Amino acid sequence: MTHCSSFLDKLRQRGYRITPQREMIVDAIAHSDHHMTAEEIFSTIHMHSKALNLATVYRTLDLLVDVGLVSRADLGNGRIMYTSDQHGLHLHLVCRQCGGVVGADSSLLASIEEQLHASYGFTADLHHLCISGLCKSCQNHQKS
Amino acid sequence: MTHCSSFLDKLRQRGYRITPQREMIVDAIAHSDHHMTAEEIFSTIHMHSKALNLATVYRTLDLLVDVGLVSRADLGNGRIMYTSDQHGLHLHLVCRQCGGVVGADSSLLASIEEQLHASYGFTADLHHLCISGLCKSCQNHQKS
DNA sequence: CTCCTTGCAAAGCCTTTGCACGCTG
DNA sequence: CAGCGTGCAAAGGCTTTGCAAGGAG
Repeated sequence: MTHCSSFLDKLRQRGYRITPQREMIVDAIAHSDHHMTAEEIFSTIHMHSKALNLATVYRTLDLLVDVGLVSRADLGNGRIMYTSDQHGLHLHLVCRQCGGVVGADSSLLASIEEQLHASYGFTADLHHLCISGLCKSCQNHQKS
Repeated sequence: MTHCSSFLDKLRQRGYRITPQREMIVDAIAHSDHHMTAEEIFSTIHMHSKALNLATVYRTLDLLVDVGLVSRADLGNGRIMYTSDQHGLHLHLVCRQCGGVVGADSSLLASIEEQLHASYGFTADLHHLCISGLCKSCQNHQKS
């Protein structure tokens, strides 16, 4: 059920070489259902294999983004996260206080996408839209 | 017509001191109708006054954001931009290719804001939502 | 066998911070 | 006159890059 193999195939098709490092990185991303930072991907893999360098993670991630297999989402605060692009639209609610990230129903986005295209000719990349704000629990804490 | 004076009043009210540097920075932001990076604010001011340091711009910007006069928008790519918060909701379309920023009608956002609050108890901070994608002209160029 | 990839370490970039001096209120 | 705010320079965090060695095709 993993998209790993299709990921690797796509890389091969484009003429990229399949190395153990790339396999591990693709594996880590494809099997994760949530966003991960480069650092997280690195340490996840590093737990069971030392044959990997952070710089390689960054390079591979750039490559995967270029090829269109992975999308990069900047949550602000310099936190850059990556996810497999196979999940369709995602809406992420990022709490400006606790930093937490909540996934939200992305159906809201469909209409926006259309309207932006119609009105501005702008093709929005809504695979991983991030909206900042205050999450439920942080609001409650503030009421004190 | 400038909000400069009201900005400065608000700072005074909160017990902050009004220095020439703060005046210049407030002035620069209040008179600009678009987003600016700290660097841009700095160099704009630096053209006619050398009495300003980048670190001070950052500190003042932080202060203005805290007080709620200015909002910070992270466009991704590490580009952090600031604007006077007196303009209501803003929607910014950031082109991932040319880096251009187009302002868009923010009426689209109202419904989203409500729905997020209703469904997730999440109070979205939509003063400066940034959506990344491909702008009209970059799409045309790609068709080649 | 070629040359794409990797690891390592250093460099870069933007932002933040420590400290002593200066200026606001 | 007290203490906040500034400039300067150094530190910080994350990401990128140069280079030689190594592995994929």
